[in-house]
Amino acid sequence: MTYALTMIEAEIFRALADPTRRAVFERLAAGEMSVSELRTGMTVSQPAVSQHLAVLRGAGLVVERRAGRNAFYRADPQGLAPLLSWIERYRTFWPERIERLKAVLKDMDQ
Amino acid sequence: MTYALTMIEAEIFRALADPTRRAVFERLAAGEMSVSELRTGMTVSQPAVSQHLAVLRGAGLVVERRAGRNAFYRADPQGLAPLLSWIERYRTFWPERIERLKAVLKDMDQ
DNA sequence: CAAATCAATAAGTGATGACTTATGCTTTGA
DNA sequence: TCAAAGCATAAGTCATCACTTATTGATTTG
Repeated sequence: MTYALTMIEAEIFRALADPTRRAVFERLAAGEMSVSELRTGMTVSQPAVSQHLAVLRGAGLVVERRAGRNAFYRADPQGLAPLLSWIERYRTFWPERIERLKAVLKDMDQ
Repeated sequence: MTYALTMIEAEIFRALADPTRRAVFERLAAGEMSVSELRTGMTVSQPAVSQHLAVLRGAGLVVERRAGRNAFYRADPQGLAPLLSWIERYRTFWPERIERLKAVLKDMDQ
């Protein structure tokens, strides 16, 4: 269970480690796009794009929608949740003044 | 300037992509440790540890303190700030959690 | 039906990265 | 002062990864 979470984390970190893949994710965050649309404006080949999409999909960062011979992809920002959780683990080590601010903000939200 | 930030982002993502390096960071988040202390409980060689530390240091994720022949390292959680900023770009898809963190980040930037 | 389009997969290649052992440099302590 | 400890760097090796071209499968269109 903890292991499974760690594995997802690992896939996310690995997926986002590549600059080209981050660029793909960022473009797909702006809106759904077909693979060929995504390819325009990129210097890499179509198979390279497909390969990047497969990695992002495996990490849960993008979702696919098929329509005829087209494949539309969009970013799934909720896929970033495990990454956020990972970062939040270290909030406890952040300076105390930030912790205090956090509490204040949390209070304000309610 | 935006470019510089992007480069730091890239280094952080790359640094955290490796599971061993994440483990090192996590251990150093628990408290300062010398390189040899860090090495105990790890399967890799001492040079490997030093190399990982150099990468983490380059990404701004750990800081070094030298004392005699010892080198003590500790995690710098503020080094994660650019990573949070990156995630924060997708906040429109994350109604509430990120909004709080955004304020925290703003404070950390000072 | 045939040709073209869209996308994934196959297979191979070069670059990058994580490791190793060997070595050097600095500091400590007997 | 000399040996050992602590750590970094050098250099080389092997695995992984991002890319390429070639091909295939599936769908649309002429």
